[in-house]
Formats: sequence, C-alpha cells, structure tokens
Amino acid sequence: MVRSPCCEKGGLKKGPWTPEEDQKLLAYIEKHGHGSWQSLPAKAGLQRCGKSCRLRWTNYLRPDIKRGKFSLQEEQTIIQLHALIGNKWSAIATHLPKRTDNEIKNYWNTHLKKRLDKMGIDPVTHKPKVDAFGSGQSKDAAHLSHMAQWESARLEAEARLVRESKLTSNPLENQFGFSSPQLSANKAAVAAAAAAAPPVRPKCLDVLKAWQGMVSGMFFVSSDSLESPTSTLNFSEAVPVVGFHHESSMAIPPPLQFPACNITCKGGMNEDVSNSEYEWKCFEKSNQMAPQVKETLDGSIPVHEMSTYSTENAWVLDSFRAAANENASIVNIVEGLSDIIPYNSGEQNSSMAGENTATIASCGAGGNLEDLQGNYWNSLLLNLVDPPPSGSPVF
DNA sequence: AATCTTTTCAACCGCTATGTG
DNA sequence: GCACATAGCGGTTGAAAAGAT
Repeated sequence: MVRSPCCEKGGLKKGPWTPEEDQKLLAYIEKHGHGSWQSLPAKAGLQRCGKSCRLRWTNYLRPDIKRGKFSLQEEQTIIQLHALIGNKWSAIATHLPKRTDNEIKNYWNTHLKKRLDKMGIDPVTHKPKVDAFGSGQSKDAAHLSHMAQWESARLEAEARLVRESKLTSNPLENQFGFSSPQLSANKAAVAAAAAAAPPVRPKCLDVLKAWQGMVSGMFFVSSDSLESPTSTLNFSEAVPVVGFHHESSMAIPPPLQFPACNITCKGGMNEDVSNSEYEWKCFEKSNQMAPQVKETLDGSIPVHEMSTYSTENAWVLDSFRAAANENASIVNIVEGLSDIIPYNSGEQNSSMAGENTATIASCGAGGNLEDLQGNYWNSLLLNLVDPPPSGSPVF
C-alpha cells in the first residue's frame, strides 16, 4: 500500500487555518463542490494538502455542524455506543446528527472517559472496576451480550451504508442546498432509492440500551454526579431500564402485558415485605380470563412458588423476588412466566410503542420464549429510543 | 500580576479500505 | 490479480485557553 504523498510535498502550509483560508475553501466548495480533494487546494488557491482541506471542511467548515456543549442525551448515546462498538467514532457519529467523529472522539477523551473513570467504571470495558456482577455475569447479561454483538455488527454495517449513501448522493445539494455538477447525475437514483425505502425507525439502539442497562447499572445515578450543570434529571426516573440494579437507585420497569391472556405484570418494591424486596406482581384484568389462568395454575403446568395476593386474581412470584436480589432481569421474568402463562393464541407478537408498557400479544402456541423476550425488548426499548412526548430527555 | 499546570480541541500522522486502470 | 491513487478512520500532538498557585 502506497501512502498518499499529498502532505509530504514541500511548501505546503500546516497548522491552524486562517480566516482567509477558510473563506477560500468555503467559496470554492460552495461553487464547485469539493470534487477531488487532491486537486482542490491548487484550484482553490490554497497552499494546503488535500487531506488538510478535507479535514478542515468535514470537521469545521461544513454548514451542518452543530457545535457547543453536548446534551445529556448525546452523552448517553456516546457512552452506550462506545460500550457496544468501542472507538468506532465514525459509526458513533452516524447516530449523533451534526456531530463529527473528531468532535465525539475529543469529547470522549476529555470528558466522558474521565467521568466514567471517576465513577469507578473502566472506560474501555464499561464495567465497574470492581466486578459488580459478583460471582460473574448472569445469564441475562450473557444473553444481552450476545445480542449486543449482533447489534455492534449491525451498527457498523449501518455506518458503512451511510458512508456509501454519502458517496452516491450529493451531500451539498442534499444537506446544504447547493450542488456540485459531478454528483448531480446520481440525484434521480438517490431520490428513487429514498422513495423505495420508507423511513425506518432506528432500532439499533434497542439492544445496546438494554445491554447498557445490564452492564452499567451504575448509570442509575443522579445527574449531579454527571457534572452536567443543565440537568436536573434523575436517571432512575426517566429510564425504565430493567434488570441489573446498582446501589440504591431502583429503576422501575414498565408493566409487562400479555393482553391475549389479559395479564399484566408489574415490577416494583414490595413495601409489604419487611426488607422491601423487589418483586413482580401479576394481575388478571378480567374475570373471563380468570378460569383460563386458574385452569393453568391448577393444572399440569408447574406452578412455581406462587402465592395469592389480597388483590383478587393477582399473584406474586417469589422466585422472582429472589432472582431480583441477584440482579435478575426482565428476561428472567418472561422466562418464568413462560412456564406459567397458558400459550393458546396463535396471533403474532406485537408491540405497543408510545406508552411505557411492554406488551406481549401472544400467549399462545408459537409464542416461544425467545419471541417473548425479543418482543418485550423491542416494545420496552422502543420507548427508550423515542422519548415520551413530554419532552423529557431519555437519559 | 506572574508563573506554572491542566484542559481542550483543531489539526496532523500513519494506517487501512476502497476504487480504478 | 496487481499497482497505484484516493478517501476515510483512529490515535496522537501541540498550541491556546483556562485554572491554580
């Protein structure tokens, strides 16, 4: 592989750009597009190498760059993506509109890395420096880790697609309203492709958010420790993260619904229990479904440690209590319910986004555990990806 | 006020990936 | 398949700014 000689030529200026140079570069690109970066400096009358011009444009002069302080949400996105894919700054940048990979990288190195370090979190592995998993990663963590690996690969593929689309589209025309002749030929093709591909909700953050919730329960801390002067948000209020908990902040997961069975399960602290254990309580919504459930409960399907609550048709799963104390996740809950809830509906799983409730439509045959889990994650985490309309940040 | 230390971030360097003839 | 050119990425540097003494 032969290295580009562009910056090795003598007589080319290095170092900080002057306003005059910026003006020349801007004027040229606005008029002609950047074209070949290699030949741009000579055409634009700049004593710079093409590489330097490209960097100046992409990291500073581009009109769609957002500068200034990173929001809490942006910070959290960076942390979560970094936990998943590491120092893939360009891939991370594709999920932070108007932020450059260089800016994100700098921000990570100067702020977030130090902050995590201060919080006792290894910024490389995103795990507590002292193993908070105790005896090792739970099954849930391993499960999510596996999912996270897939999402990691998908993220990188996404980033690659974004790069490719930038190559085939006219970035100036698309983004800034002016055109470059050499790229205009692709306009029709790009427009057709855009029309053919309906806007798809980016679900890529689903698993990483879940994974982050699993791995980094330590993020459930008040914003004070995040050194963000603008935020008054407490993570535990805003993030319905399930599973692993750390210290005193207890994230309350959204209700888990099985409408086909008219069952809703809610997790939370049980004040009736002397030591305020965390537990999952299940309710039947209507009497007409009760016989079905009771039939199952009284039938051949093994009934775990299940005790009836004072509320009619409600029960709590003692095994989940114990599990919760051992950093159990919602996966455990769903897995446990899969032994109890009668699977008698053939309808497809579906999810309800837009409210803080995870819905599993299918209680029937074919609704295997993986479907249930996947469905739960999707519906739960879509709420994380799309904040509620109240305007409160996700993190 | 002067000096030293730390932090920030724009820019560079070196490498890999990809495109082209 | 090869050689080369080019674009892009991630790590690192160093000047300027901010903070501490």
